Amino acid sequence: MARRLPPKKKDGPFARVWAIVKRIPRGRVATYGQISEMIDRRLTPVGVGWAVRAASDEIPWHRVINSRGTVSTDKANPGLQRAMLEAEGVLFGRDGAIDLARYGWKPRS
DNA sequence: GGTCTGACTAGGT
DNA sequence: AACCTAGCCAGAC
Repeated sequence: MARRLPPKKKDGPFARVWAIVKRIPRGRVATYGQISEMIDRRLTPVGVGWAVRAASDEIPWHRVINSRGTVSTDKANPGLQRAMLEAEGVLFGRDGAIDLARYGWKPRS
């Protein structure tokens, strides 16, 4: 089980992750690994997943997916993330994966 | 200050 | 396709 991960530090690596996640445009998605790179690996992909999971409602956490283009939250919220993404126009392939080349967020410097 | 865990990833079996 | 390993890290206890 997930022990606990109540975000305390509002200025630590977590905040860094949230700031980036907030910038993901509607209808676009980013991967954990991608975000990890964006923060200069202050957090590994695992840490990013941890931060995203602990994110509040203001953060569009549903726009964060794994490198395969599938959602990693089905265990916790079956179908939720997919539904939220489809609601903003993100289409899933037959294998349940998103086409990252098409929906992947390409942040500019 | 040691121990344990996870919404990851790439690679292997 | 299912399962396993190692690398990686901050945060809670």
